[in-house]
Amino acid sequence: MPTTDHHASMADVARLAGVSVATVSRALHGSPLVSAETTARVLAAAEELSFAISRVASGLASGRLGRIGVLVGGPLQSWFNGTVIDAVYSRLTPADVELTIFRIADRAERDRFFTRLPARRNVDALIVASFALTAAERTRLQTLGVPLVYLNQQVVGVPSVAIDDVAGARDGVSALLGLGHRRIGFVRSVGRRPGFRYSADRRVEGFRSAMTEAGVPESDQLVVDARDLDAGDEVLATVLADPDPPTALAVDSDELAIGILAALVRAGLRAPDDLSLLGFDDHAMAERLGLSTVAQPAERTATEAASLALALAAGEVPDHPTVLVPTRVVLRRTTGAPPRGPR
Amino acid sequence: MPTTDHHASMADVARLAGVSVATVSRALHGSPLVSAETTARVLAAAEELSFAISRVASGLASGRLGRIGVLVGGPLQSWFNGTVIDAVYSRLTPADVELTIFRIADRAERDRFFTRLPARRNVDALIVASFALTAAERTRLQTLGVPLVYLNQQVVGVPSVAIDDVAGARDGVSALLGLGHRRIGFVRSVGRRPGFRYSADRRVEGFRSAMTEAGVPESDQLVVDARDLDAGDEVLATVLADPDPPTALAVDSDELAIGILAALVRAGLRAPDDLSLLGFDDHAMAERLGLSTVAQPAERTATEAASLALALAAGEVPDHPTVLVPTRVVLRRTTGAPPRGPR
DNA sequence: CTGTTAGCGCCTTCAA
DNA sequence: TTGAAGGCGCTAACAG
Repeated sequence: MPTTDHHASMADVARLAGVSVATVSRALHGSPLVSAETTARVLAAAEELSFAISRVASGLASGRLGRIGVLVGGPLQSWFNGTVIDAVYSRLTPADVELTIFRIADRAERDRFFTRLPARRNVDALIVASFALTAAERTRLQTLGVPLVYLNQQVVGVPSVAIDDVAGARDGVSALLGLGHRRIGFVRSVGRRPGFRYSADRRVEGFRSAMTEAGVPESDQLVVDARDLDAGDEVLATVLADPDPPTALAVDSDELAIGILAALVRAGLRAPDDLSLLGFDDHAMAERLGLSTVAQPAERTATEAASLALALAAGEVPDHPTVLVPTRVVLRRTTGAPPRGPR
Repeated sequence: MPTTDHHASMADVARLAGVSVATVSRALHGSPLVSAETTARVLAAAEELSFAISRVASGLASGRLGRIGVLVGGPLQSWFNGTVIDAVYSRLTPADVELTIFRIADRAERDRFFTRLPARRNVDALIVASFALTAAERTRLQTLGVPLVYLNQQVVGVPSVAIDDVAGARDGVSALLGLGHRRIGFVRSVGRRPGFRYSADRRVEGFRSAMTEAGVPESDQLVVDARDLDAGDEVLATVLADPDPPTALAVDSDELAIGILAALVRAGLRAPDDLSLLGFDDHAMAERLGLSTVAQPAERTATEAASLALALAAGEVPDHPTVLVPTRVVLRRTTGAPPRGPR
């Protein structure tokens, strides 16, 4: 008869197997100290009782929670966050480590996280994914008491894995230049919320770098701000109203680029015939829609981050605490040579 | 000086506040048994030490884990799963309950979940989201020992919140009929993996119901199977090759519908001029692309499920254990009257 | 190789 | 209104 509730506990397993709970614990964790036959007996008993270990009890006793946190900015269903969470999950599960999400989608959640510190004493490591932190916040994270891994942002002295946003944007814009475009616009999604712009600024930097290198004076480097991810129509209108409209647009996210693509179709125009369009990310929809883009291997980045977190949680000292993952320009059907207008 | 590690524990707070740990515990939980001034003193001390409660310790002692699980089928970044997880998170966080994800994306994960039962003794309640379960699996879940809430699937005797897939599809197809279409095809995304088709079958049922009601004989009810979400081109090809091609397509998911839309554009055709297109879900991209669809309020469904789970976790008996959420047909720019061809 | 013995940090009676 | 004490289920020395 089980002890407290109707779940079998280790004591029950121990009784059934005719050993002590310590032995059960060892056997369940595959300790080599336990003889093969005892282990088998314990496993059979556990199976018999549908025993599942109590993670809280084991966490309390061992000091290892068996849980890693991911701190994300914005909604969980965004392409980036979803991809990251999925990839981290994939990496943690085989290691029998659970995933806890901490979301910071608005000011309130931000305050809550940094004042209450729900990650404290609650995860073995924390992956901080891709959103701007103030210096004060970074300091506070440091004092959290858990190992940190930064994802898509580099911080000196802290393990991190990131893509090179500058290089990614530069390569993308270079590809457009290579197609013959000279007048290229860069569209930046600027949320009004401070601290939520991930790498947007660095991508603009990459754009400017490529353009300058190509001999386009800074004053001719057109940067358009998009209010949010649904501002496709506005962006297109702005761009078309330009006295010298661009023949290509590099956009800092696929989600926004797709909105612009839709606006284009709606306006009776076509990509790349009327305007070349290049996104950034390689969202699942990008391939489906034939959108050219600068692909960032988010799953790979996230997987690396998870591996790092796992190592840190285990008390190991990683030999490559900071990883840089390359992006890749993928030209599909929305980019081509510039139209040969009168210009 | 803190006891074991460098995190403050309740004992430290108690010492600083000059009270017992029992009082600290009560004060932190807002017990009315503690005097206002004592509470204030404790809170101040906790703040001073950046104290955060150890959830494992409190979970072990109280028997309440403060954690609710969500079991999802397929990748976390899919529209549905992402939306559900986000909404559940939103509902749980204010209640200070954490979220643990259990993903079943393939056969291996399925086996793992049902044999190891990682949710056992590890969450206070489990939300089972939208994927087909075998009878054996359902039984096994029942014996899990935690309250269950089914999301988008109805099970007698188990609390659930779901949309009416049959009615949703029927309404959508009726809307197409209302536009004048008679020859309508239904596209069903059939993964080859058994048990992973959520509501696909029920949506076909809704389609048939609407068509039959409109007097279209069953033999004229065209149902096309899509290999996966990226099979837009194939589906379009199949449909166009039909001796009597449909003038409208009802698709059982927006993600697939978008792929078909892209295939259409690629083929030099247009919606709705050449073919009307109706999705299902109301994916974020649907609005962006102007896709007509049967909107299912996934956040609302998920929020309701989370509320139910919270109540069950607290030991309450919900008075409305089963909730049915209505869908809504949203006609945007991909649907219109059928082309008046010679036929 | 296995058992015994202390806790891990908190919650919860029971007393006061 | 507060404190003392026991125990939640497991792990980790320490014996044997």
